[in-house]
Amino acid sequence: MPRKKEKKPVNAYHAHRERQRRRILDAAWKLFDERGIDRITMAEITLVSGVQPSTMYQYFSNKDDIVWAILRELMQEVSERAKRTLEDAPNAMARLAALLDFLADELANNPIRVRFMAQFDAMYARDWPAERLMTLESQINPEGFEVFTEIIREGIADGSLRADLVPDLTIHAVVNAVIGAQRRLASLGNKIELEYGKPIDRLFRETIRVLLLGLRAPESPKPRQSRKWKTADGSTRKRSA
Amino acid sequence: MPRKKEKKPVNAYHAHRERQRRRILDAAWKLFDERGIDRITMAEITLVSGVQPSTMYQYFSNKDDIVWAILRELMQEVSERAKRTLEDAPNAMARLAALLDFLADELANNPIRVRFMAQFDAMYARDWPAERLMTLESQINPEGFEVFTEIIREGIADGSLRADLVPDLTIHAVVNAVIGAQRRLASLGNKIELEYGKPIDRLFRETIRVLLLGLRAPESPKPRQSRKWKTADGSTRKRSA
Amino acid sequence: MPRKKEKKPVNAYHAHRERQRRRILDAAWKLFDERGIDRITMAEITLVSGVQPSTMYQYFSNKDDIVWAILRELMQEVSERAKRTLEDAPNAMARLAALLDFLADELANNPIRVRFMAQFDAMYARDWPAERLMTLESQINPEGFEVFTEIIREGIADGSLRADLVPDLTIHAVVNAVIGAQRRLASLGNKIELEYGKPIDRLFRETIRVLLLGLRAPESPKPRQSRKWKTADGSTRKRSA
Amino acid sequence: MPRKKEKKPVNAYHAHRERQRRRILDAAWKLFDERGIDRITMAEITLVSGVQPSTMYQYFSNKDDIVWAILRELMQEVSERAKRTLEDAPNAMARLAALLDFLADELANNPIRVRFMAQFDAMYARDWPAERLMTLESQINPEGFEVFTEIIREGIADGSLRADLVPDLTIHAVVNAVIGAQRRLASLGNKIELEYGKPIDRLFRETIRVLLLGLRAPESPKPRQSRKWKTADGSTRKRSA
DNA sequence: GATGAATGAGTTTTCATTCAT
DNA sequence: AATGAATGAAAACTCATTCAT
Repeated sequence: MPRKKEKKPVNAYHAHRERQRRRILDAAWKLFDERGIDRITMAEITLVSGVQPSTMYQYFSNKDDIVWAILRELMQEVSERAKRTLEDAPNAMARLAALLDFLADELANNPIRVRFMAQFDAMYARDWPAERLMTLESQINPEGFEVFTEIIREGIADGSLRADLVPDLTIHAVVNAVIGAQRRLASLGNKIELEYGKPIDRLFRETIRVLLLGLRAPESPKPRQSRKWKTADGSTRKRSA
Repeated sequence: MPRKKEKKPVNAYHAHRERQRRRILDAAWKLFDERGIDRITMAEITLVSGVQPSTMYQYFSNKDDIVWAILRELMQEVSERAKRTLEDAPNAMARLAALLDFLADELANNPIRVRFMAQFDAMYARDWPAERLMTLESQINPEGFEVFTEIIREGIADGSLRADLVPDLTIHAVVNAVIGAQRRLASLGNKIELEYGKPIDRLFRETIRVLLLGLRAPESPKPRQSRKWKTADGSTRKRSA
Repeated sequence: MPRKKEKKPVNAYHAHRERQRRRILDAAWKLFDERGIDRITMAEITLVSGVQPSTMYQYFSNKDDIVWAILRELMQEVSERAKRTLEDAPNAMARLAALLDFLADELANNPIRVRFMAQFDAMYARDWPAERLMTLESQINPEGFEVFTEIIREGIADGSLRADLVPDLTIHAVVNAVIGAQRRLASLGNKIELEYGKPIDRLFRETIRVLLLGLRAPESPKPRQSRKWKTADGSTRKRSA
Repeated sequence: MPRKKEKKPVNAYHAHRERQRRRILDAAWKLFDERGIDRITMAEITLVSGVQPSTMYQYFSNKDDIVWAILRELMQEVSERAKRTLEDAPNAMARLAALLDFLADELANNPIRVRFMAQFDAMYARDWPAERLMTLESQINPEGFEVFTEIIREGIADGSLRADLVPDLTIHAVVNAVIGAQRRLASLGNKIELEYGKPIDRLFRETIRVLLLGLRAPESPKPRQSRKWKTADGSTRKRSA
């Protein structure tokens, strides 16, 4: 951004900076997951990344900065994936199912990511103002939660979801529960399995199944579906109308 | 040596010790909630509790000790209350509802407690072996989760819950989700309200409502219960008519 | 000493005090050997002895006091034993051999005692004035080193020891070397065996043998002995006549 | 990253590091001798050396590190000097005498060094595994004790030493005694002189004289014996008659 | 005389951050 | 832009000893 040197050199610089940045973020990311964000010191990040402390301060002025940088990348990835997931679904119920399914897949395939979010939640609760996250969210996903609320609305309209749901209340209630469950399972992982005697993936998919059952409109005469995702339910076509 | 101290002195000593212990735990508890367990140093606890550092070390040998002592007290209280709640309920469905309702009440009336548990979860995930918690649990609640699993089983048997539930899977899935939701709401509190625009109590009760709907047996001709608790539900009576 | 109460009670007191004292000394003695005097805290001694800190301070006002009390007991025992050893020996050479032999037996049979003395030496080197030890020695063994010097003198006179020895120089030189060797072997113990590949008892007896060879008068025509002790040499009777 | 720094900077940095290290070691070394290793705290070393505590921890991570660093330097110096001493000696007896003499010179001229070794012995006895020292020794002096054992062997062969010596037993017995005597004299120093009334140097040289006399072959007619061990003795029968 | 609680004055160690080059 | 050294401020924990009962 700042016109430092001419074109070529600038790009070279840029590439170098980017590479350094990556080294730092990758090292931090790995360490954060292994030992917990709070337990990791700047010194360890420099050690693992191979960058000197003094150099690191030219990229990130403290650990928070690193955490937020990681968060931004994560949210971007997740947001894109989630959007892609929703694109394929034909109707509200399918979109809802796809969304929850996506979270289950994340838990199964990217537990590190979910664990990071769990850690972030804990820090966010205390260390940062809500605005900071909301700003970030609005950059990454300008439409906000409206998309999700819309799903409920649509589902009610097409009769696949219970009529007594309150769109923007229900969606947040459900999303919060699913996220809460997902992150709890990811961070407690093996401990949950030890205590409950069930693999976390099955627990989470059962959670999703029950929630979808709870959202679905009653008496819809036997919905049947062809879903390929491993979960529960999904979509009432044709609805009885 | 053993038969030295008579009744009085012992009790006096004991009472004193107990009072000191309380001062420390109360100070810690307050600080932990205000600023986060990780952020609190032993020095601060001594400062707030008014005991000298060296004295404190005669009661608790480190912060973990304090955390676990608080946890034990909390779990004891919660366990007792939860048991009392279940006693009054006439059938499985009522017991289930009562249980979830109890968690909603906790969130509404004792958010500090719930926030502490949320913090504990985060530490437990990294710093302590599963055995430690399981031992504590078995001391406080020797029956374990069996009580809960039994609820589902009973509900299936009396037709109030869906027949396709897997008792010990479903109960853990639901409990984990509710706990996850509850703790997330408690710790993010006002931030959730800012982002979602809904009070956390309503969000949580909606979560419970949806879950209960998801568990309840479908089109059961006339499930009727006379629940007086404040929650959710809103079940579509008269259906099928 | 201070006429506190009447006879009986005094004795009862005395017996009690003596028992408490013993408990403390025994605990300290054990701990000192296991983990090193410097590493042992007063708190540990109270813990192991079962006596409260505040009580202990009525017996010993600090760790040094305990160390010196142990030292006194040790020196008394050793001194008595050593004297007894010397009594049986018929002549200078036998007495010398018996003395050194006695030290070898101590190393073999009472390594703890020797290790304590090694530790004491290290502390004595820094923490206490020479007078303190000299006073103690003069109480326990009023004759001092004269006895030993006398042995050399006698041995020279009877022709069993080299004529060119300087009694009070040589005896101290030899005693210091033997003590130095003995304590080094006792405290380094297994490490010496690891490094040198020889059991410490054999090393020590070889040291004694060489020293005695070095002290003995040369060309002594036919020394022959009847020693029952396991060690070295001993004595030329009848000599030269 | 690797090919960054050219010659100059590296050396400059290095030189600085080395100077700091020296300051710390010198301060420690002085304090250790004056007041005893155990009595010296890291805080005092920083105070005397003039570096901040936090800086010091970038050089040595604890007191042990410092002790071992000093030990290494000491052993290197001593080892070199000792080797040089042996080079000049024409035969086994001369080498043996030179070796012991060297120890006497050390005691006379470098009592601090010897006192440090005495202190090290005491710590080594408790605080460190034998391997640690053996590793260091093998780095500094890869030939090990073989050189010394060889002296005895050679001396026996050329008739200057008693034939009944057991090379690797005797050498260790003698070395241990001499070292034990030397370190005891160095650490008790003035106290020994007070108690014994003789200067430590004379005492030590007398010890050496007696030991050498004990090792030397009795003059003339080839003593021969068959004893292997245990007691030794070795009294020359029938001789001289 | 014994007890148990209390404590002040250390000690080691850590870490985010700055500074001169 | 990068480096390596330096460091202030604090954190956790220890321990000999005293005091009120």
